[in-house]
Amino acid sequence: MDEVQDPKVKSLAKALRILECFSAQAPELGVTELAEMNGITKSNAHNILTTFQQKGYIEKQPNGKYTLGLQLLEFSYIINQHLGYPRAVYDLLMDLANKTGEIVYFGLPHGTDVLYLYVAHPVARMQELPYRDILGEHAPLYCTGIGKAILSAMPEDEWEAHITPNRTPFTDATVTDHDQIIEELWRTRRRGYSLDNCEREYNVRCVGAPVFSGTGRLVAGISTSGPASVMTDEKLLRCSKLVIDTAQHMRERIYH
Amino acid sequence: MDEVQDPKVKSLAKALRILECFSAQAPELGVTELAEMNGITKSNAHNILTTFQQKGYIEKQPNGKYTLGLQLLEFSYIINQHLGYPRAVYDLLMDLANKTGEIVYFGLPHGTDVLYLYVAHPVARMQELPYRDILGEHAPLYCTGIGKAILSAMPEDEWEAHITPNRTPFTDATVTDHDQIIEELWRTRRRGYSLDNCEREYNVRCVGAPVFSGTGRLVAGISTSGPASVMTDEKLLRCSKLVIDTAQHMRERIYH
DNA sequence: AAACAATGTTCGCTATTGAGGAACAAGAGC
DNA sequence: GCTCTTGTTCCTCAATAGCGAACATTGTTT
Repeated sequence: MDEVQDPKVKSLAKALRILECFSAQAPELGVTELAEMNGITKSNAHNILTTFQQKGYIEKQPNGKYTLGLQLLEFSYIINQHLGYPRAVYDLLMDLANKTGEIVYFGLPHGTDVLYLYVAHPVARMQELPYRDILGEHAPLYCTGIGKAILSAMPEDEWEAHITPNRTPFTDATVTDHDQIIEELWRTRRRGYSLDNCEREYNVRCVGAPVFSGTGRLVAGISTSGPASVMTDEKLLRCSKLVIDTAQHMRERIYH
Repeated sequence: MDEVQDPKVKSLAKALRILECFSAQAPELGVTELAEMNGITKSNAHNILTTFQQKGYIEKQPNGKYTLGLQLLEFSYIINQHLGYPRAVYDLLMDLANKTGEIVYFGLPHGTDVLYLYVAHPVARMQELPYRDILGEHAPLYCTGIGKAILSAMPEDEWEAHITPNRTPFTDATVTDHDQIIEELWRTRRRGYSLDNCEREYNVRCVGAPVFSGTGRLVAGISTSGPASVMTDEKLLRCSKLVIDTAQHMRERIYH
């Protein structure tokens, strides 16, 4: 099994554990709270927080609570720049959104999750559909359109390592049975595109395809998704062609 | 002067200094390189890197170099969610972009910089100038449309602390003289909107306005910018009204 | 193909320093 | 005004961060 080996620099690991306590659900935390969450003393927590604060990674709010600092955004900027995908793919995502008339996602594999990077909405709906910034949003690979597309393109001996071990269903259509997941991946590979039949979100169906670089390396996945009423089997098939086409185009733009 | 007081947790501060070595210009670094940059031993650097790697904040590339890890995107996601601005402002930014026909930015004050969060493009140009996520991009307050708008809305005794001390001009129109900057801020405050006459980028002029919350707290700035040939004095004046109007609308949506 | 150079990785020892505890300060609530 | 909770400071000692040197690995040169 996965041996949890202890970190080389324990104080750093501990400090990072403190940063990780902040979440979308709990974005503001106090010293005592953080100390208890991590089983350390208040003074220790306070020292760590102060250090983070000096560096801008943590900010103290007027109400005395601590929050993540804006300095952290610097990293996502650098990562985004380095990935270099925005320039390479955005117009293709836009085109795909407009051709299919549905929302289009672009995401990377990250452990057992797909990490969404970009989303494109069809121009026609720009007004009504609320814009969402999803940089950093993520979902399991095994039950999403993008995720299954990415998995299907991996060597099959890597599947195990990328399938979430403890699978709790999101909807009553979520397939959590290991063998059924594997079977679906084989089907997906043969098919050339993936399907998500309301497995992640109620009433949302989608089609996905893997994205390769010019050198043939698997780099990402894309998908088109929409409400089940609109995404009929017939439309899914039509979309699958467009999605695969787009993925193919991206291959010519992504080199390394 | 600003006493550089030493951090409470030195090992953490050192580790963060290593993270900060990664930049858009140098996104891939080796152990030796990092050790030299920080004046520490290779083994030390290696220990720190390994710890970050275990946590996903640093990744080792196939070529042996290290890069920032995707895990860091998690933070920008949480921050973005917590700020809660996307929902509050996106459609207003879109509207402004469409009414002015130019690119619209939304940014926050952060030390001596403006930290850009969102950008909106007029629909008419969607094809050529796609929506870009610029979360993390930044520029000095003193020479940008948003920046000068934000500064002008601060109490004047805070100006000094938010004006970049070492100002190197970006274009030959950049105003770096301290007194001239202050004077312009007074003018901006009287005027109610800010102007950037190709100070940050050649051939780019823009109009900006501060954004307040419902409680009257200064929270952000917005601006409209375009090529100098298009952004005539007359158009700038027309845009200024729309920009101020939008800022006013935002005030009704941002509570805290 | 062999020798070399440069870089990445491991390991044990010791001085540095991280973190516990207690005491103090500052608000919030009654 | 008093009490309870939470944030902050200080001192001390055991833990551990980080140095040095040796080892492994990669790529480069002749």
